[in-house]
Amino acid sequence: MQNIKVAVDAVVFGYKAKVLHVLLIQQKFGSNEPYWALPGGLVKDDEALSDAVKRELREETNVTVNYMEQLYTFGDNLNRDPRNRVVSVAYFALIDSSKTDIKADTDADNVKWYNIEDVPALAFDHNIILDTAVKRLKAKLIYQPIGFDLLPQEFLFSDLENLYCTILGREIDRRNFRKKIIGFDFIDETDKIVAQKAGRPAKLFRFNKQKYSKLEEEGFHFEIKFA
Amino acid sequence: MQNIKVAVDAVVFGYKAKVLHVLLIQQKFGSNEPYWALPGGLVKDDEALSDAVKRELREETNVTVNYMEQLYTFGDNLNRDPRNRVVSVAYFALIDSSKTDIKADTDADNVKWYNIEDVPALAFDHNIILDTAVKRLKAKLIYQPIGFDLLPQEFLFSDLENLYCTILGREIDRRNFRKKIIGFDFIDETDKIVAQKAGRPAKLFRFNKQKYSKLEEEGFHFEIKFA
DNA sequence: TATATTTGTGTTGCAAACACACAAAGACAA
DNA sequence: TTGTCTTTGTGTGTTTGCAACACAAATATA
Repeated sequence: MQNIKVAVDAVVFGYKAKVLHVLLIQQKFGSNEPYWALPGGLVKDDEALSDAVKRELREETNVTVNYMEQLYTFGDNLNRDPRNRVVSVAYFALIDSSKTDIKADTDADNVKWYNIEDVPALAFDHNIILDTAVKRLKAKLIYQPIGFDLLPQEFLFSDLENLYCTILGREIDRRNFRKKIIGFDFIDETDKIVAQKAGRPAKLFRFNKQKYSKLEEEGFHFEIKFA
Repeated sequence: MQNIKVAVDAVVFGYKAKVLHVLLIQQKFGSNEPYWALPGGLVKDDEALSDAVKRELREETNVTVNYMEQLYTFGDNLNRDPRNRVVSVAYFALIDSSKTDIKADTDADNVKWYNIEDVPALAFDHNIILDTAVKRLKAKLIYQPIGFDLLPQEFLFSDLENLYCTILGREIDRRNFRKKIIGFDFIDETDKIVAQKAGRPAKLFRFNKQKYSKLEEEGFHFEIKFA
């Protein structure tokens, strides 16, 4: 008779003001110390894995994600949860954090966006899960158009560019970047113009998912690579 | 009290004579019909997931793999196993099938290499798992040097080329392919020469993992792309 | 000795990436 | 009003890397 529990955990990324954030919740570990942890929990007997993640996210943080995929299943470390043998199926999600406005620190449910650079020691093996997710994010960003799922529907080119720079952690030539993205032909130019703090006002753009899907069917492969 | 079982399954690929094979075993499903299935089984309480796969492979097929990684966890379909709620963590493995000589059809344990084109209806959702693995193989082949794990340590360039052609299902210019691979500088040329059925005898080559690891550390990214 | 077959090595043209420069459009201060 | 600062938007040459080629070398076989 097998006695292993199945859990799900979610790594939810948000991007705002040139900073990559991750969504964490606080839980009581044992008795005294309140560890921060990834949202997640045990799967119900009659519940699909992906439904379990969505439920936990709804219950614990009340966010709805733009993009979600399975990340990895953590079950090699037998003591990742000291109370029980727990195998955790981790998910990877992206959110437009301009839409969902979680008040940092003050939320009643103890939910918080952490700057990815300032994440503390987390419960269980959640730091490892988070690292895996960050690697996946960096990798996917260059061969799939998931960056748009971190931005508002309508965004400035400079935002997109900064997103790539901060997440990948390197400089990008603004002009070549713009040319390349425009050249893909799945970006729609709106006629809305936004004034900047300083400098020339900028047009708003949006990602056209229909156009992208069509190109993908025709064998097109997205890719951003810059030295 | 949760009542979900955790299993592992393995998709093991082999390559021989310009054909991609997958390793299947036969099991008794219910009472009468003997379905073919992927090797796998329930995880033990005190056993890491990756150890469970290796154990099952040893017990059921007696092969040792060259490469293994976690593929995906199948747990959205609640009835993938009609007897129980079972979540299966699938693994993806490659083998040099010239080394391990499993006699097709005649093996006592009912193990068989199936041509990937002739796979029958499998038990549970194993056809879906297999499809996922094939997609992963095709994708990985172009951005990681895993093709070598399907070949003998010493191989002919034509073998490598044919492997890429059959798995990716398209033509490759022999000369450009060779130049590109040689240019990577992680292939060692042996001084062994093998006579062909017809034509000029060919040199044996080998993949130098040390050289590759070093290049990778220096930021090199493997990639094979041909129109 | 000629032919078929497979291995091994160049060459050349083109398209995409890279490294740049500069004009356009506003805010702000003198 | 004018000049400066800042950010957006567009263009241009150079270099690199890929794709499409041709041909010589080394064997088996007829």
